[in-house]
Amino acid sequence: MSYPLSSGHVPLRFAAPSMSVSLDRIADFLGTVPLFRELDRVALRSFADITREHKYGKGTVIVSEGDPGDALYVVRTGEVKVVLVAEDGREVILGVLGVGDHFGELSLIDGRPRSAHVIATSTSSLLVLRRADFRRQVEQQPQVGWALLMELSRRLRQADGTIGSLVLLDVPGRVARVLLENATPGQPATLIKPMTHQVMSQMIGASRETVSRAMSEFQEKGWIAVARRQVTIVDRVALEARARPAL
Amino acid sequence: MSYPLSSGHVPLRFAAPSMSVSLDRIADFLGTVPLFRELDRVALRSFADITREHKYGKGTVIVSEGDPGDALYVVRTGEVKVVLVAEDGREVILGVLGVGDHFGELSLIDGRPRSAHVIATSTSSLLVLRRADFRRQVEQQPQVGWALLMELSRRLRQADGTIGSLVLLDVPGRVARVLLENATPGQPATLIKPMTHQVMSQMIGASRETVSRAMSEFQEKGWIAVARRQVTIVDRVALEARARPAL
DNA sequence: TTGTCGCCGTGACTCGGGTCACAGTGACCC
DNA sequence: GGGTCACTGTGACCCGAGTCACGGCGACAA
Repeated sequence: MSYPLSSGHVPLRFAAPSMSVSLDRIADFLGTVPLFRELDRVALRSFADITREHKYGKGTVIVSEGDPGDALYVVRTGEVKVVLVAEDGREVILGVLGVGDHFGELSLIDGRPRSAHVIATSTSSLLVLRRADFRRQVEQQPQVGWALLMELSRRLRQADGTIGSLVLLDVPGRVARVLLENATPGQPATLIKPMTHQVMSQMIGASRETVSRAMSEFQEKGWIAVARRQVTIVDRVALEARARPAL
Repeated sequence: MSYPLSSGHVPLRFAAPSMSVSLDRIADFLGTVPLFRELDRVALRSFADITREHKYGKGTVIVSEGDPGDALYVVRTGEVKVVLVAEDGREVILGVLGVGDHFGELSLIDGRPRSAHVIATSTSSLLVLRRADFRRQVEQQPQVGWALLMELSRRLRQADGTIGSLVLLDVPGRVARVLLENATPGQPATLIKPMTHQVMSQMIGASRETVSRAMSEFQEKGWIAVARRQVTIVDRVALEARARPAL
């Protein structure tokens, strides 16, 4: 995840050096975000110009379902979760977003209220782009519109897959599915992003206990291994079969 | 849902009259589709130019999950369903599309395989726009890109809502939800698009029998009325309460 | 009329998985 | 060290809802 520090020449600069240096670093960062990947340095700078940075402590509610929404957020550091919250406190996790991910584009596009809560799961720093500024920039940079379409497509595919798994799979099947989705293949083993059973259960609409039992079962069968809370996939094929409807 | 028949002047026309007349009618039709609503007649004609019309008999598979996809489809007449199909034959209905709805944009945007099956539920006529042609046109007409973003946003909101209801609501709650979603307010009563219990059950991930029982319960409580297979909402407030998590 | 067909309603049985209640296990901090 | 806290593992119990099995009913064709 390395990228060239803006060595060489820098675009015209008028303001105080310290400010511009930080804007350069923001522009560098934006260049690593898929949404802005296609842009050249000048365009990245103009997007950096319209950002404000905000910090949120762990557990802070960043946006609430039903709020009028007029900003796009990019995670610069930390982690946030997108959740639906029922009145009795139960939570459904629609997604966990890390560095380089973004949220808030729906309200930005259609102007309707926020469709979910977003809550910081660790101390996080977010770049905020307000609607009017963002739209003006996007009109100059149609590639960003295209990148947005790609991103929404990806999410829609994922959401449809989740719906399918909720209806067609039993809980162990859904557990297998999240494991596979959060696996990063590598040597010597393919690891899984660490997360608590509680979080997994809220991602797949199950109880913590049932997830726990499924994980035990997978260990006994030798499909996964757990060492010091780090899960690794041992038998990917078996997991994939378990995650397929109607074995 | 009426719109002016192209009275008055018509844009330049070279081809055989019969062909152009039909293209004019297609352009008229496209003008009623939200995706193309912002376009002027000339632009509508240029989109009409790149369409091919296809007919599909009831039950025909129009696209299959996993296929490489490179076309956008607009429903001109009839009705189709978007479904996930498990190996054992169980089906999840992700959506039912009628006249003016469209599908296939995901593969068009990201070039990945189709994410679901689309099957004609009645004899249907579809307009097909192939990827290369469509992209070329969209580059001329950025409003269409924006309309696509609006449409994907709408669907994503809906998909997230479905996920929430699958996890947070019991079956009667989900039944109440589909009823409300398919209600068209009007005088003297707010009607619900007719659909079989079978179809409803596949939309909400439940069995036909459980849906049947929920409908009976709602009738007994006086929340809905059924006459000759036409369902009408009597007590909308009660239904809305039932469709909210954690009553 | 009588068959056939697709859809609806209901009872009986079963079971996946939610809930409750605890016990165990690290990790971290006084 | 010991206390606190967040997480995990497991047994017991129970309920929502899936499945199976019918019977009824309206529509439509022969």
